[in-house]
Amino acid sequence: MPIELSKRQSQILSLVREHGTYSIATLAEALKVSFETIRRDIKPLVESREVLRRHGSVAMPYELGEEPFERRMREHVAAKRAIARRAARLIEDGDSLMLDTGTTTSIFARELLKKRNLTVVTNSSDIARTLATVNGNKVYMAGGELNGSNGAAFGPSAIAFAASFHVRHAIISIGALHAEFGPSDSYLAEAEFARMVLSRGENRIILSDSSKFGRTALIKVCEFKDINRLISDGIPDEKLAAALQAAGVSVNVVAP
Amino acid sequence: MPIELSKRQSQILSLVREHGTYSIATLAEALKVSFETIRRDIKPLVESREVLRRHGSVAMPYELGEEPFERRMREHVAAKRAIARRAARLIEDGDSLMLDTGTTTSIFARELLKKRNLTVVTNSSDIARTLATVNGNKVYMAGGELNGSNGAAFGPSAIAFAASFHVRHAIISIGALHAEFGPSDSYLAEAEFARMVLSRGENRIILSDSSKFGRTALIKVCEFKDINRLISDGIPDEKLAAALQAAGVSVNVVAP
DNA sequence: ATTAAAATGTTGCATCATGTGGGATATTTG
DNA sequence: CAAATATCCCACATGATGCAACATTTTAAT
Repeated sequence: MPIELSKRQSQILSLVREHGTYSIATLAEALKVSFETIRRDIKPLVESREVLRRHGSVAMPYELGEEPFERRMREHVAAKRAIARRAARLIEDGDSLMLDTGTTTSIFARELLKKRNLTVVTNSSDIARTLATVNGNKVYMAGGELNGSNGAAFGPSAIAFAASFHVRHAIISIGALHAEFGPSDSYLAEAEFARMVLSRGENRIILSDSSKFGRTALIKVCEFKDINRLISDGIPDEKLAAALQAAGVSVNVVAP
Repeated sequence: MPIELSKRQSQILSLVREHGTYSIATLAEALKVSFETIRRDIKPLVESREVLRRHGSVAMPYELGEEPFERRMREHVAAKRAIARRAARLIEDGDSLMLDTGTTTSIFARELLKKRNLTVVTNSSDIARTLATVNGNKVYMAGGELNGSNGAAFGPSAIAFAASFHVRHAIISIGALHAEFGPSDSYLAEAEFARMVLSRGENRIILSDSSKFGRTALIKVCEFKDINRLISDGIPDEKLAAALQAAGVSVNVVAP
């Protein structure tokens, strides 16, 4: 009675999980079979609602929503994915991580599907859902009232939850990055949680696509000296680079 | 329980273990016997679930990113979807619900994407992720250490979290349903949480596909009188029907 | 050495996976 | 809005695999 997945079906599933969406044509090419075979393979996956069917492609169930979070997941995808891939190189099987919510960290979580036995602390239901049931990972999620725009928990209880952990890698995304004002964000609750995340990790990493450079947002998250590393798709301008260097922050620039 | 293995069978097993998967043809060639002999050799291994059978090859169980939760999402899909659709008819825009974790409730949550402005309390990261960022819903998720096989939070803090809510619909799935023993489950933590869910709702609904009928599991979840409604894809047998009727439980049977 | 039993191989047919082509349907483009 | 194009779905063809019955070889016991 249990329905077994063929090897190819598992590959399809992990490709779609990782990328959020994938075209039938590309799948057929990648797996070296005909379109029809791919269509037949995805049929049970569609019926159990693990992937959604579109004309010419399949997507994760949330990938085609018009809600802000879903929409932002599709902006600057190439840059975010490149950043996420670079960040994943810092992570080894068995590592412990703390991740705050954000579209870049969500995409990063997809990259982490290639790792095993991770310990992950997060306030994001998307990241928790992505990593909790696979690869022998252990996931600790802060609960509470989830923010309607990103599906994450904030507030004192989430911060208290995070406070009881200590991890190897603390990784946050950020709304704005300015040479003088530092990393900042538009929402107090998010900034407060991000601050807590940074305080609980040995490696403290910011993932930021270059569209955030030179901008400021309402709430200051931390000083540059509070982080070890910045991973981005664009080269910081002179002033930002100087500020980062002065604070001892390693910078990794990736090609999108 | 250990099965007597021939020399060739252990060779097969170690080859498959090492590679994760191995084709019948290659095995036959490697061990210099006919396809038929290989098939006869693997038959007991398949029956004792040590390896999985596919068309043309054998593989290690679960060795392909196949996780229990994802796997169970595909068992009895048609029945679960039909049940979920029927249950969704009881829900109106703006309703409040509490849902425990389970493959049927996860599929039910996907049906709830058609509703708006729901208030949802759950311990499942999958359900939270599905509903949190859409349609003006408000989602409250119990946090903590997430169970690796279903991505949900259990234990005293999850129960305490649920205890502070009161909702219109309390909806659980169930591992077994028996005329005398009532609804039961195999895991204490899940049963305890389910019990709490039922105590916090006006309508108390069990979603159960008919494969659970007549079976018992280790832990009793509640009495029939503790629920209002059962939604299933199969007609309960005489004894079960009588027990349900005596307890005043409405029964909805849906066509798969 | 003889012989029964077990293991292996062979054969023929059933079943399954995949590909192909044509018509229906959806999407894009002018 | 209609033509052009892409995608989907169905039916059928084909080759690979599975299965069961029977034939042959190997093994073991006497």
